[in-house]
Amino acid sequence: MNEQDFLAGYDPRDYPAVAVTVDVVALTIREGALHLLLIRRGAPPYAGHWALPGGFVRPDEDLAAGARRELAEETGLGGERLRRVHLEQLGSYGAPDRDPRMRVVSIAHLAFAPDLPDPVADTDAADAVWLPVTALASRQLAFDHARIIDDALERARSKLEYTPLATRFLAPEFTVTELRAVYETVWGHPLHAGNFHRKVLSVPGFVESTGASTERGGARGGPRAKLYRPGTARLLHPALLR
Amino acid sequence: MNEQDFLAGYDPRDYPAVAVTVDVVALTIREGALHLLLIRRGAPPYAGHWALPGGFVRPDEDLAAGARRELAEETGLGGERLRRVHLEQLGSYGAPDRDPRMRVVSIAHLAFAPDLPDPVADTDAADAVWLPVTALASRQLAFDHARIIDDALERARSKLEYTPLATRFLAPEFTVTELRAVYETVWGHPLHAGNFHRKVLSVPGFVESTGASTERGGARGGPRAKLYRPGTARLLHPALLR
DNA sequence: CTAAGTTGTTCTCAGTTTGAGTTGTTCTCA
DNA sequence: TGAGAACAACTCAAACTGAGAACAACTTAG
Repeated sequence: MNEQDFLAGYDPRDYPAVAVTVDVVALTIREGALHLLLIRRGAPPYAGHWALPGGFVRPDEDLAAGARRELAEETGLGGERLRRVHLEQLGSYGAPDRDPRMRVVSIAHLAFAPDLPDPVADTDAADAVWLPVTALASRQLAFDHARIIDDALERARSKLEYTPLATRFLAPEFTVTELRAVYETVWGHPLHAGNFHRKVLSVPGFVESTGASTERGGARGGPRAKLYRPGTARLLHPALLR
Repeated sequence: MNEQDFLAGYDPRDYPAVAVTVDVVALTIREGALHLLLIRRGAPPYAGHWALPGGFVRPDEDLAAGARRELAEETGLGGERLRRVHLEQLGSYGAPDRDPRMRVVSIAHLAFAPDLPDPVADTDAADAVWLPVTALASRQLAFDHARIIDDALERARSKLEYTPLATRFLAPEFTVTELRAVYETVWGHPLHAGNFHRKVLSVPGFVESTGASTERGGARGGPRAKLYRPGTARLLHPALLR
């Protein structure tokens, strides 16, 4: 049999039906706390439970494109602001019984976004909110989404160590103190301000100076801070220490 | 449209079929060189090309279980020796056109194994070999497997930095020199023997002494080396530097 | 059996990085 | 105007790293 014949005589439906979805753990920082985007399910199973935004991969859509589309649908984001959101694949979750209806393999993604507007509840979702991760314990999560979120948070914490992705939680220009606040929020403990400052400026390509400073000092005083933008490095050498 | 409503009262066969496969990048060290397991495809598409071992996920099989099954089928491995192989998920590859037959999403896995016997060519595979990674450039690889292998090798290199997984390439008891050889092989450059020794013994939980030594000195002389087994740490703090 | 060469392990030492704290200055708020 | 806060720079000891040397325990060649 040659390649042509093989393709012609091939029936995809002979293979076991598996649904493929993409889910997104979207993280942002609001009011000094780490938040993630959750949807409240309107229909069974798990009606009334909270779940990650996600849905079926469309037939001609790349996995990452599907995840970005889901994120756009729930946040109402588009254009340049959507493009600035960092999106990476987290991992696949495919336990045979993770969805009671059928075999569903979900490709989970992780997104880092600057502070975004409140989400848009679309027709399908009863509700959509940015929820502080500290409030997760009290929520009933659908499917294996609690596990996915755990993995996502650990991935986020570790990515801050060796990549410059912390800048993705901030506006295009930011101060070293704002950057430190991201680390403190995600890692959950304070860092030594002076040492952090020294380290950030010494790691090649982490940040570059804009030459400008903030318009005003901090809310409770202090001098104007210098402004930086993300540098060109994609990995931090040497890495920051948690 | 989101997952919830779509799945409620839904017949899987109505939806465009997506096939889910697992592929395995299995690495081992033979004769001082990093090798990976490849299959020569017997049937179209890509008949005659080399490919990663892999196949469809079975209906009631977890993703990791599927990957381990594929590995077992191609290596003929089983029982305790199979269980000792480190297997982790690498990532999912789902570009719409990556397989000419239909939409296929492949969950790629990465395996670290000690030196294993030659693979078993089963009915599906025309051939199965451990190929030195340095010989990859001259092979025609099927699908997007070249890309998957690139990602796997970079993941392997980076995992050696911050996890004790290098020990998974070795027998249950090993010398520091054997461990250093793993690093040198995977990273592709020599390391300072004295500094490596100091570092390995100082990182908590990396290795623990068995109290025993090798029966003989090295092939070309030298004292007997002390034997170690893997420690209990799952992450190396502080990490090794490449 | 001996000599020459190899290897595992420990040690030394200078240079770098880290953790912790201090200092000086600029700014906001009361 | 004074008190308090925060940015940024500096200091210093401790820890870690890279490079090399030392030395004993072993091998094989002759």
